[in-house]
Amino acid sequence: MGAGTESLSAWAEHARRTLEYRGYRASAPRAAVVAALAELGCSASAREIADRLHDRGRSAGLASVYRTLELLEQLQLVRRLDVGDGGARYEPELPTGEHHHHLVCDRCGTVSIFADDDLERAIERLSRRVDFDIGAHDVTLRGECPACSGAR
Amino acid sequence: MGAGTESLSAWAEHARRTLEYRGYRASAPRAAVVAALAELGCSASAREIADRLHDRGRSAGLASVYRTLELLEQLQLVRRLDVGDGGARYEPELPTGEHHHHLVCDRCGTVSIFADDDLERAIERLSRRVDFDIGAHDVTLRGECPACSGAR
DNA sequence: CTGAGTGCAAACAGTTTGCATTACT
DNA sequence: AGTAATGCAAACTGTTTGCACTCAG
Repeated sequence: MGAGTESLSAWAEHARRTLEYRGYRASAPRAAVVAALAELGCSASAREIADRLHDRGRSAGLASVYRTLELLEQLQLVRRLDVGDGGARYEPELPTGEHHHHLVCDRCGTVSIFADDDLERAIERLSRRVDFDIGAHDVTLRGECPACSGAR
Repeated sequence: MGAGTESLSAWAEHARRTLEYRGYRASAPRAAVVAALAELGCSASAREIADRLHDRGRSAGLASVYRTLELLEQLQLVRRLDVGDGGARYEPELPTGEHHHHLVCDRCGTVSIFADDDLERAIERLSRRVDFDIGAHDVTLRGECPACSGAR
């Protein structure tokens, strides 16, 4: 149940506005990274973003991609996640707070997503109980995707 | 709530036996890495393990540490986890299946642990519902640890 | 016009790999 | 003796940083 295309373009708009409001300049590379994130949707790596930009002729240096991602993360506009392949992935953080978690196939590395209210409630209850000021959570389930477990 | 020292030395014994049973040679570096993991307990990085070995005079090359960790992971004797600092951490995987999850302080990077049956149940229910053959799961909660939120 | 932001290339950190050597079994 | 496993150093990957240049405000 991924966020639809509409929420992603709304996110892009929200991101642009936030950057402007916070006084950051509207540079071409920055805009391009935001656009690429919205297009790629869930979970893109820095390289994937840079490649996508290159394909579109809106090329930006890898360093600027990283710098933009870092900035967006500070502004809570993207969420960084680590699926265990050595390399971070980034995804738009919707202003609604709506989010999902990840299923990673240990065999082929595919990342898919899921959302579960029951789980969210358990985490929320837990967050209140724990002596720690929880701001976010990640849940990763690992195993074999249907394709891989079928293929053996 | 961590696994006690007894379960860790039981784990070390279990690991040694499993390696032998599977036909792997009982080399000094391997034994040293297993011992270091049991001593360090929850969540050690490759470098921490190598340093600890060096301190104890049971020095092993970094490459061997990595090779041993990879082997132990394949044999499901350790679990690799990624807390988002660029660098994997490893922890003994107890044969009882008993496990915990992690709280990461976004400010100081400290990793602490927690366990919660309610959460485990939610994940188990979810695992059955999803079209994916789940073998493991990780939950990471992020926020500010008591020390850091006190210090502001 | 001025400095925030860029691009490139060099620097880095963590991890992996090739190969000659060592040491379990 | 035979070969699994080691140690070292070089190779690689993903990410960060220094610096001169550019362009948005």
